[in-house]
Amino acid sequence: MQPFDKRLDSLLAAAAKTFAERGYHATSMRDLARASGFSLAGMYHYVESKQELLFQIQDRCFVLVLEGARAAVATAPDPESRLRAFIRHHVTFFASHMAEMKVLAHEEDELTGTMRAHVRRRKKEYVGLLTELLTDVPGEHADPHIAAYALFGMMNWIYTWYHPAGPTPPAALADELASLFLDGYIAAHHATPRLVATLGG
Amino acid sequence: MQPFDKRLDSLLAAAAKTFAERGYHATSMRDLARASGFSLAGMYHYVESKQELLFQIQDRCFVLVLEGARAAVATAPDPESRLRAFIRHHVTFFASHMAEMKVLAHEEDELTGTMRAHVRRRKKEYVGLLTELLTDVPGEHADPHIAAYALFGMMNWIYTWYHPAGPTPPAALADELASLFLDGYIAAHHATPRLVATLGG
DNA sequence: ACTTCCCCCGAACGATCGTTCGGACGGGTG
DNA sequence: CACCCGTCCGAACGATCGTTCGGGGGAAGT
Repeated sequence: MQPFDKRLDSLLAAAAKTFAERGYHATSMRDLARASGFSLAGMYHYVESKQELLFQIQDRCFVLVLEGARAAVATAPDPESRLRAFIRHHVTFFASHMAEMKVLAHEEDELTGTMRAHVRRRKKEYVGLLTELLTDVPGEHADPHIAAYALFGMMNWIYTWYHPAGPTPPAALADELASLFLDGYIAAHHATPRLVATLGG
Repeated sequence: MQPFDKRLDSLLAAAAKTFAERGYHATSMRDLARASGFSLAGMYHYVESKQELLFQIQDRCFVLVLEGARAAVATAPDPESRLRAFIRHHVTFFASHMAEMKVLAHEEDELTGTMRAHVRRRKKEYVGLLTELLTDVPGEHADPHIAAYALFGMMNWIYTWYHPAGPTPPAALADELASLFLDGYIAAHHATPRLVATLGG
C-alpha cells in the first residue's frame, strides 16, 4: 500500500471517529486536524473538501458491508438462514465498525449533488438485497418493504445505545436481534399463552 | 391561551420543521427567522438561545408522548395488549408529529448541561415504561432491555423512510410493526414451514 | 399627556467556519 | 549542481455563525 493511501486511511479513520462523536456539522476542520495529527491545510492534500471526507467514509463503509453481506449470504442454503446470515453479518459488522456505521446511519442526508447520488445508489443496492431475502422467505407475511425498514431500524439503532465492550458481545447481540426479528418476541417461544391471553382479553 | 404562548408555539413549530428538514447544526438562526416569520432578533424575545429552542421542542414532545403512552396503556387489560397499545400509540403519535419526533430521535445528543440532563431524565422515564411493559409479559423471552432498544429502533427509524400521506396509513403501519415485533416475522404465521426448512437445511 | 411595559427589529459584535494562498522542506532525477 | 515534485503548513481570506445592543412603536394605566 502506498504511503499516500495509508495516510488517507488514517485521516478517514480519525474523521469517522470524530464525526461519530460530535456529528458532521458540529465538527470543524480544525477539530479533524487536531484529531488526526494533520495540519489544517495539510488535510486538503488528501481530500478536496469536508464533504468529501464524509463521502469517502460512507462510500468505503458501504462497499465493505455490501460485499461482506453478499459473502455471508452466499454460503447459506435456504432463504431463512440467508436472512439470518444477513442479520448476523450486519450487526457484527456494525459492532466492529461503530464509528463508520454510525456516520453512515446518522449523517445520511448531509451529502449533496453527485456524492449524495452515489451513496444513495449504494444504499438502494443494500436495501434491495435485504428486501429480496425477505421476499424469498416462503409463506404469507408482512410487507417486505416495511419489514426491511423495520429490521434496519432495529439493527441500525444500536449506535444509540450499544457498547461492544459491554456485557453483551456482538455475536450474542446479533443472535438476539436475529431471533427477535425472525421468531418474534412472544409468539415463537410462547405461542399458546399468547393466544390464551388474547382470546381471554 | 396568552398571545405570548401562541407566538412561542408557532416559533417552536417552525423551528421543529426546519430542524427536521436540515438538522440542528445545519440550521442557522437566520433560517429559523425566515421559516417562522420572526425577525432574527425578535426570536430572542421568546427564547434565550438556539439550544433552548431544541430543548423546548424535545421536552414538550416528550411530555406529550409520555402522558399519551400512559393513557393508552392504562385502559389495556393484560400485559400483551398493554404492550400493543404502547406500540400503537408510539407509532401513530410519531406519524402525526413527524417533525418533533424526528428532532427528538435524531438530535438526541446536541443538548448540553442542564437541558441535556432534563431530557435524559424524561427519556429514561419513557424507556423505563416500555421496559416494564416488556418485563411484565409472562414467559421466558429475550432480554427486555435489548428488546426495548430493538423495538424503539424499529419504531423510531420510520423518520428515515415513512411518509404518513403515502400508501400505508399510520394506523396500518402501527399494526404492522406491532405484529412484526409481537408475533415475529416468520414463526407466528408459519412456525411449521420454518422448522421444516431449518431441519431440511 | 405622560409613564410603563411588552413586543419587536436593523445593525452590528466577536468568533469561528471551510477553504486558499504562497512558499518551505526533502529526496529523487538530469 | 540545478530542477522538479510530492508533502506539508502558517497565515490569511471572505462568509457566516449565534448573540447583543440600543432604541422604536403602540396599547394600557394613571
